Amino acid sequence: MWSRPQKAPRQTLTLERIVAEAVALLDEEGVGRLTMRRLAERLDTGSTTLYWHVKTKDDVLDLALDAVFGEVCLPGRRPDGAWDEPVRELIGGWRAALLRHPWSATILDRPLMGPNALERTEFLYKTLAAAGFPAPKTAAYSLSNYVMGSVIMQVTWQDHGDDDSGEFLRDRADRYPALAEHGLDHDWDATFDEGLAYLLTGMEQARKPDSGRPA
Amino acid sequence: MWSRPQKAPRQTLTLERIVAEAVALLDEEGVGRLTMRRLAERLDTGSTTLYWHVKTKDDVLDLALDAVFGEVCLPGRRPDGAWDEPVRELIGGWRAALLRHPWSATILDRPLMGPNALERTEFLYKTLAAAGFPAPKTAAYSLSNYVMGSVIMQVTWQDHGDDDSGEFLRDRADRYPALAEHGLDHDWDATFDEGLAYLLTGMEQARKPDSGRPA
DNA sequence: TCCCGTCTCGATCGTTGTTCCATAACTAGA
DNA sequence: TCTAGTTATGGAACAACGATCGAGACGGGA
Repeated sequence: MWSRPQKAPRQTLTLERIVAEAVALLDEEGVGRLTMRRLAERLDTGSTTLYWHVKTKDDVLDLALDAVFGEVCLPGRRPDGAWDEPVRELIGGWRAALLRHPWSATILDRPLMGPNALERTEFLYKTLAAAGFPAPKTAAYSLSNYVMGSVIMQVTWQDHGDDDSGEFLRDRADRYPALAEHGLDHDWDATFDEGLAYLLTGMEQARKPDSGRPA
Repeated sequence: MWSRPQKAPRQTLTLERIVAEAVALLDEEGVGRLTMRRLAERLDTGSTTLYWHVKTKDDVLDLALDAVFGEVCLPGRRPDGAWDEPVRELIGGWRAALLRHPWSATILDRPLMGPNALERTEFLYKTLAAAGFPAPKTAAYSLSNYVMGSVIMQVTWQDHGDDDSGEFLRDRADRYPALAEHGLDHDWDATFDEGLAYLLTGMEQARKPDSGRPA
């Protein structure tokens, strides 16, 4: 009666606000702390209200992940037909976006069917097909696999690895000599670039139909 | 008094039995259904008993994952010093083991510090170093990245993808023509082999110090 | 026989995703 | 201005989860 809810109810919570706040929450506290209640609290609303805009919590994660893909800007088309430069650009931006939101690497085990992810994949297919690859899908998969794997690896080690696993390996240098010798510290960017160079070199060799046998 | 617990209490639940049952449970019902209570039930014990042998649930997952790596058999050393054959063998076995237990691909975002995983990584380092790679760590990372990425990708699409995402893409053929053209069905093994061939080709080229500049 | 380290488990706590249902706010038509 | 109906909100509650606590049961050595 007299003690009515004084909070203005109609600020029309939108999907965009939910996703943006979810990304912010994930950035700040990690994937383990993303809770419907916490997310609702940050949006200054009830937790059950979210379920009007979203079916499950997985929907929130799907949307947040696709928002990350949306940060990757598509390279412009080259007039000279060079394929490796735009591919490098896309792949690099892809990696950078995922690393900017480390939580995203840990939820990559779900179908990437959001509009942003599809648009980037479409661009990759198109570019590779135009470059004359006999099987652009295969080439695209190799590249995606490599990006996803390297990002997951890097995030994993950056998150949980550094503190004690170094001496853990040093203590077992007799059992794992090669591992202990090369250590754990790592120039992630350089390693990524070099591996990508391996891949692109091999791909280029398989591309040209005039270079003898294609693989 | 007279209605005493008739269950024989001392069967000495071991860590090995817990891990084996966890792997079986994960194989049969997936990672989402792995619960301390369910696991205990299958072991015919109380859920809290598990916490005597294991500190947290994450420990169970770590142990189960390392058990999967234990299924990968290490290739024997070649006398002829060929590096790509044993590497192919290890990488292929690695992939096969992960695919045999699809849940393992979804929990790869944790440090692989179990003895089985370390032993395989050690072998990879050693083989690549012996083959004359200037940076065996970089080469090993490229390979691991590729395996992990491709397994995650395959498991993802095999698990959730197939049913309705095909027509989903076909309905949006105007927006994603290249994607729709190449479809979703996929020869995973062939794609994996080809991408691995790309990588190995590029690596071989970077290996030989006598082939001009090394990258 | 007693005792102590090893091992088991019922009761319970706090938190999670999600559903139900009552209800308030907005919109449009009369 | 009244009213019907859609849109949106949130309190209460549920089942299930990971984990802790403490009380015990066992078994071997003294």
